[in-house]
Amino acid sequence: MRPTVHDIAAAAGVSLATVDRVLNRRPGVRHVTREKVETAIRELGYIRDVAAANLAKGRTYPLVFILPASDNSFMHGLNGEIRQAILRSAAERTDIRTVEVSAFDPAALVAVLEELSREKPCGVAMVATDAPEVRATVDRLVHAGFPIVTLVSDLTGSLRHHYAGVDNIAAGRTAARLLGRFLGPRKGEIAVLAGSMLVRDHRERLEGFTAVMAEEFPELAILPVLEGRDDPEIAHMLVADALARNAGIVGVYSLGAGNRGLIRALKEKAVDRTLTVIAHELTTHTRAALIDNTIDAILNQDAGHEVRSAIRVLKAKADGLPVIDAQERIRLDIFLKDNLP
Amino acid sequence: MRPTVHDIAAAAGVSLATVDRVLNRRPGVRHVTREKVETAIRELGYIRDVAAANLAKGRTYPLVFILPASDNSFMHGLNGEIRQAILRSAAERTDIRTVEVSAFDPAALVAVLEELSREKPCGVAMVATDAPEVRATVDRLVHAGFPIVTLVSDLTGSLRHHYAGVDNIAAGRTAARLLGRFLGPRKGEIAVLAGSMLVRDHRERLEGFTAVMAEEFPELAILPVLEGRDDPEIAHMLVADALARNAGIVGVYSLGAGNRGLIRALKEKAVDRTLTVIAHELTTHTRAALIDNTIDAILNQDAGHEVRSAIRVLKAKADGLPVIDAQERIRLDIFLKDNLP
DNA sequence: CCAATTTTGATGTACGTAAATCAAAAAATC
DNA sequence: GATTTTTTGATTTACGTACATCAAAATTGG
Repeated sequence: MRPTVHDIAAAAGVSLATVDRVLNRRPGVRHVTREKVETAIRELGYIRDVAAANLAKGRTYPLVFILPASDNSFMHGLNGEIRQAILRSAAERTDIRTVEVSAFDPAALVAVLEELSREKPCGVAMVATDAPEVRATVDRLVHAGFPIVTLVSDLTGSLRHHYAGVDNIAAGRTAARLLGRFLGPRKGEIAVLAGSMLVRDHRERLEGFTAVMAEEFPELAILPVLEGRDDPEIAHMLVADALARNAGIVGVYSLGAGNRGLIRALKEKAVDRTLTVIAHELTTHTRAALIDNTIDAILNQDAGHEVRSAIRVLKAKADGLPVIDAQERIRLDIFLKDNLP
Repeated sequence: MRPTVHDIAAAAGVSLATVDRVLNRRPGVRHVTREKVETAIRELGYIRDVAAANLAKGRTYPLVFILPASDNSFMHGLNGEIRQAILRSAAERTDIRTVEVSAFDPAALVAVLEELSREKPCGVAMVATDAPEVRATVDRLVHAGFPIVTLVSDLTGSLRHHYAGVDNIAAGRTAARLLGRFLGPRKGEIAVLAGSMLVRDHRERLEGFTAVMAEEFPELAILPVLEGRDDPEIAHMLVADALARNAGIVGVYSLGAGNRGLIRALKEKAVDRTLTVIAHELTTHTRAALIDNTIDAILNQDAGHEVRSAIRVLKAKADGLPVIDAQERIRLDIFLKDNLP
């Protein structure tokens, strides 16, 4: 039978009230007494019953998700997953709210963080914009005892407790190797379509991609990056134009959103040549394109996993409990047409 | 504020005791009264506080894992993950026990299931051996109200509540496409190393592999399957022999265990030719081989995820709660040297 | 209509912890 | 040594549910 607070009290030779004071870091316990209790806790292997504690406290977990106001299908999907989580909140004692912040606007993000810190949620999950002032604010809040996790996009070098997202450098490297291997002995040029080089994820993917390309597939030349602003129309225009101008393109890596436009451009050119294409994010459009061979592989991060992981980690941090690292690692999914979910 | 049993009682105009009888399916409630209570529950959107209920019941979840007594690194890993889960059992109210059954022995498995059904655990996770008598026993136990999930290896057509494992046909198909695409225009023969064709997982992987090979890469011929019995020594012998005899081999698909032997054979022949190799299960050996380019890709199922998923599903079934399907889908991991965890 | 039976209500205790109160004891201060 | 301050104990209530008991009411059968 699991030891309870009563057992601790008996073993330490103190009262229940004192054990409670020690457990909940309440003042008014002499150092030696505190030691006695802590020894008893260790010796009996006492583990606080979190469920009972939460019941007694009437605890809920007010959580805030800070999301950029970007209108692309990945962010829509992420929003959808958060809504799913909100539906589960009764059972999970969570109380989830989302806040939209204009994208790539460090000042706005800092302002929201400041405001949140006043209303004291028990955790914040944020799609980070990588800027020094954001890092400074996050560090300050973490120091003040706020659990903060980054979602999808990390804030490197900050004190955030956890990052619920994929390793984008590894993603870029993986894309490069897949593309290089799929192309085999073929030589030629590679078009890269990104959303914006101002976004950290995209920069990192490109970084990984170019590194492996340079190291391992020197016969493939990377063309200047096309910045499609995650917009299907712009993406279509840029890709169609690049394909028309440049007959030597043998592969395409799309590391951002706006794949609808990319796919349209590819289909228009399908008769001319066979391209090998790697894209990010599994959506209705990319899925269809993978099935009809317009795209050869899709790299994906599972937004649902990211949201659930962020919630689990924030709850655990709020309770001072450990997390299972392997469980919270967000994996890079590689989808070929054969292993689609 | 979440409604409680008191609110339900008040809304339905009955006493707490009656609400309790309805909620816990105790007898002694007239049909009309039961309806009234159920209406109130629906209208107030009452959700039972599982934590409080478990506290009151002093509930624990006695779970049993039935594993084959196979001595390969995947099963060792699985065992390790179960031990990890056992360490967490205090916090999760689980009480986990493992039972070893001689591998590929339907009669032994049935006997263990029969015996378990007498001691009434609240759930069973089993690595299934695919046989009619096992299926029949499982169906009977499920009918009797036992939550049962299959682990790693499924029992198709049975009534098991859930399968915590990967889709092995999809895995085989994925391996074929990767191998085919990596080889590109090269023609030649493909060696397939399996554990045993008596194991369902292996049969399914081979089935998916040959299907895609035949459909999409007809210029690659699959050699007769080498059955290495998941034993490194035998695998080494078989692969070394095949490579020595057959100069036309351009690719290898290892769909079972015993990869240590495979890797040794590959390294011995490394000077002769460049082979493209796809193997299953990420272990120390396959990881090292992936990094030094002996293996080109590894397909993996995460044993930790499988174990945790099985536990979550069994607990949910025992409590009659829903599961989040997307969360419990075990994904096929594809590792290149760039996205290793 | 009475008796037997079923259904319902009222109430209390328990689960393990949190948190508050007030009194008592111990320690520190002057 | 008296006073103040700090520390500790004893006790109670609460969280939301489960479960048991006994009495009261309603329903059913004869």
